[in-house]
Amino acid sequence: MLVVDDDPQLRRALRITLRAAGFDVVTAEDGRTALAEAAAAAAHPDLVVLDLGLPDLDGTEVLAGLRPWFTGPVVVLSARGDSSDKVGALDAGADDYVTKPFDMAELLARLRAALRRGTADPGQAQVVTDHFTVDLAAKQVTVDGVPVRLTPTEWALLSELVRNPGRLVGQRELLQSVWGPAYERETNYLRVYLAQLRRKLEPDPAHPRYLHTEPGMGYRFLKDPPPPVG
Amino acid sequence: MLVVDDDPQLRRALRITLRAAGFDVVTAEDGRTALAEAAAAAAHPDLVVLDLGLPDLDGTEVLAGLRPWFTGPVVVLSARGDSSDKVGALDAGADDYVTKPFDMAELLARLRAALRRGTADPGQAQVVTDHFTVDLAAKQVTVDGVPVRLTPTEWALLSELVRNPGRLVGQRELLQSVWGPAYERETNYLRVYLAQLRRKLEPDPAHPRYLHTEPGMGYRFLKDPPPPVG
DNA sequence: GCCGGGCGTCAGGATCCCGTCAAGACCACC
DNA sequence: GGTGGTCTTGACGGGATCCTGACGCCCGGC
Repeated sequence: MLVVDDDPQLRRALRITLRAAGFDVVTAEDGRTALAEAAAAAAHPDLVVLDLGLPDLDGTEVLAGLRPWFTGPVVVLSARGDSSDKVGALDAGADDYVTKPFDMAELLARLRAALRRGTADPGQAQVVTDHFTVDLAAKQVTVDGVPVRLTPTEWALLSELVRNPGRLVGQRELLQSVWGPAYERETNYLRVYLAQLRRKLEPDPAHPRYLHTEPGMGYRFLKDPPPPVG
Repeated sequence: MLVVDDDPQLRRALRITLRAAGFDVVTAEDGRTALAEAAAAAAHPDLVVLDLGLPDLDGTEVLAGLRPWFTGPVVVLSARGDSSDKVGALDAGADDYVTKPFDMAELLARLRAALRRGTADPGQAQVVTDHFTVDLAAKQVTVDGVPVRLTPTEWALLSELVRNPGRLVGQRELLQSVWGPAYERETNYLRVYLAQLRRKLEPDPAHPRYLHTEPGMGYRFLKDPPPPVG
């Protein structure tokens, strides 16, 4: 179980209470580390408790970053009790919405209920473009409906990019998460594997539409690229 | 969708709003008719909205009467906001708990969230392919109608794969659920038993159609594989 | 015009991984 | 004590995958 909240005191209280209730708890204090923690293969939480008021990212952004691939329940905490906030979070993929201050016994009951119901339907965990589809839960890529085989390295690289649609992912960031911290300088690995991914996914690998290079910086995945220039 | 409430005015308001939102609505005004309506084969609601304050039965009794067989989500309405009431209802099998008075937009969002998670489809206990059938409840496998004997280990492995059709199941995941966490590195177990399963199930074990290997990652069961080449 | 950095491409060889087979260990039952 | 079935373990060959270095291209700076 991953608990995301910026208030150290509440984080501590939640950690203690949830551990006492028999849950395995990992915490994060901002949106970036939350997404990193959730994606860490070792942790792979079964449930996420997410505070909406985070210092770096809006809570709904974290939710959006989580939902493409995370199929477990997400319970949102928030100090804001407006109906529109609740509707927004629930429709963005949250499974429950609890306003602060909350009763701990109630939160525990809601977590039990969320876990009991099990995982979200797997169909949602897809990133779809006009030309190919990446199913992050099933680890499957289809181009024009035809399944395409990716090697482990290709998959690790692609999923890292696809989980951040539109965002520039630095080369160091990519190298670190795919090959490990010791390979931060091997930028040629990226060149080789990006080329392979483009060969397998892009309609015209020589003129990539979805997997863009930002020279000197990194790479960027675009879900809805502008149409090719003629 | 079945709406249970004794207040005619609220019942009417809910019926109108929910119908406008595209739901199929049936109503009941007390616990007995609610249980009867829910059980009526024709209706068989996908979701139940249940008021706890009913004239004849306690709401929790209705919940208890529903839960043994009803697998869809139950959203509880109640005028009582005590934490203990909420905990009791949630632990009795409710999926969400909304206190009156409530905001209609919020209720709708919560209903959508409850429905989105899918009706926890208890997984059709039968997985059928063109060539063999796996009965998860009866622990029985038939190939072309002929029963096939599987060893306990083979069965554990197969059921783990078959429960996730189309999804890539990691080797660590498989090893952990079949042999236990201490065996996460014994990938040769998988090789041996996958070979045995293929010998017993695949029409051509040398060219598997249903039990696919994803090198370096895991295995994938395909329910509807493309026809064999040549 | 020259130069260097960054990128895409290609191909070859080392390495890892998988399928296969078979022999031994273990267990339950007879 | 014997027997059959099941599970482990090791070894081997073939193939896929990964790493690596070399080359040419583009572009901006000098």
